[in-house]
Amino acid sequence: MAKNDDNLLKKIVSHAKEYGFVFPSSEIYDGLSATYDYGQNGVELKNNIKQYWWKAMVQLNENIVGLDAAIFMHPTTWKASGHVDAFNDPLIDNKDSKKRYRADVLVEDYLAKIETKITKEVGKAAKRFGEAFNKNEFMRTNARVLGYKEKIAAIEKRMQSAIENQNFDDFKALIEELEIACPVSGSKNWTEVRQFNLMFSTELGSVAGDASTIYLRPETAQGIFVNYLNVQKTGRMKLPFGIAQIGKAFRNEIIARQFIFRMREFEQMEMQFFVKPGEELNWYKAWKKQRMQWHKALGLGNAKYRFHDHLNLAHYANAAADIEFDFPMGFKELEGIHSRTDFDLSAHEKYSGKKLQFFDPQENKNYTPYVVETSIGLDRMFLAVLAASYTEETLEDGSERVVLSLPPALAPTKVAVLPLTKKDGLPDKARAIINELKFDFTTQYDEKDAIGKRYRRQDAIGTPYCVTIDHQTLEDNTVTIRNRDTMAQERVPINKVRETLEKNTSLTDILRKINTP
RNA sequence: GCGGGAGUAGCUCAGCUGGUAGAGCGACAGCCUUCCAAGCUGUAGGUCGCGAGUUCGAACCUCGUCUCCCGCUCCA
Repeated sequence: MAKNDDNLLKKIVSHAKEYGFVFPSSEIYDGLSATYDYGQNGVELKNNIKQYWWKAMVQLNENIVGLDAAIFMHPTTWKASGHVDAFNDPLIDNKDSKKRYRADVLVEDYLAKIETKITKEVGKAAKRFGEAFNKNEFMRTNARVLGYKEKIAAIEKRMQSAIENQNFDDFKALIEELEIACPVSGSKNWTEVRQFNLMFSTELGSVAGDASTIYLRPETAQGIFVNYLNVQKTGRMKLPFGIAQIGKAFRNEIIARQFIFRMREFEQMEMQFFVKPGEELNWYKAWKKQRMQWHKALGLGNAKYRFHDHLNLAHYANAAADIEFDFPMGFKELEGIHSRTDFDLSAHEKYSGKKLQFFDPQENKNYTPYVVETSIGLDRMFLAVLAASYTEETLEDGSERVVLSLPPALAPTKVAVLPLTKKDGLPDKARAIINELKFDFTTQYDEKDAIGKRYRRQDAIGTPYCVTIDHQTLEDNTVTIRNRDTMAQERVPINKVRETLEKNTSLTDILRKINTP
């Protein structure tokens, strides 16, 4: 099964390239690692996905507004967000098992073991002393416990200083002195500790020397947080309210792979929802539900989605879950929903010295709002839609066709208008129809090759409808509409084409599904 | 980054023990007119990922490099 799925991903990659959805970036120069460009059909599909998200967020919710923040941000932003520290992971490899670890995690695991020893000492003592046992007293006075505590403190201090001073030789020395072994191989044969900065940096200011280092944003969220007050004040927003943003983010991943699933330059669709402290977990649950509905409303198959609740929470979160999608390479994260508490706003208050609070007229007091975040990878969503839609069909006559069963509302081209032949004025009639439809729908005209071949071409790029002009059209102004998925044809008056397209290729019906409170 | 595999036409691939490239599909132009890729004629497209070395001669051998795929890892 895994092997077939590998092939499936390969087929999707080939199809995406062959039909102008996704190209390797700068391909004529051999490409650039894990960077891809969206082609003529890809950009349409991507824009449609964006529109579906944007409408679901901003248009349907009167308390959610949009934002488009700059990619460059003040460097202090990333100190406040924790990215400067958290995105500088010191890594170390075990030469025998070939496993890679975060060096600080290895040490922290070691410290956890010592903590376990303390717990055991406490347990033993509790048994010994019975009811008279005073835990705090014991922790303060017991020699062994104090010894463990001192050791932990010393190790932590040394690790901190190694990280802060970028002294990786000492970091490695620490690991060796503690005789930390690889959990897999049991070996203590380590490489050097190396630093991987996951943020791209560049220089602001054209004169070298005068320039200051700035980063390409590693997430779009901070652009929302730093604008929280601007939006709240100028939009007269009251809690709870949300700010939505679609934009690029950049991470210098150690390894970026699996087509457009993990790229170094990627696009996020994020909505930060500001709520009253204490209500965040209710909103977290509500948004989990809401976001899942948004996905399922597309009709790619409910079984392709599942939740993954985080047990180990990031430093900024008090609840977190992923919506995972059944990609060709298995269930993987598509969207994250996080209850971020007031971590971000408080950090920005601290670093900027500005109050980022909300005056609650009911309670007659100020407080820093809590935040519930929904964050989806646009490129991942694109891959999910593409993968779920890619279908190889064997027809009744034994021939095969490849069809992209895209949700019609997301299809790059909504309708192809095809004259049955190139003669007898059929092309002119087809052009006339296109000239009417093109103001509202993406259209294509094709007169080359047999009609069946043209249908297949449209199938391959997911065009939901083909309108065919034949000789009868000239007589009674009727055309046939051919359905991509059923291949069935229906003869209708020309003026009915628009109605069919409006009804079946717009986002409206999908949006209605998710807007039922 | 480490280990394994692979780069030949838009796609899928063939190309023997080294003798300067082929197929199928696709694309384009025309003919035919027939509603589900299958007719006919013609055309375009590759310095075989890139660079160096060995050789009289390299798609093929050697080295380097880039990119992709799988695993480790990380995450949107």
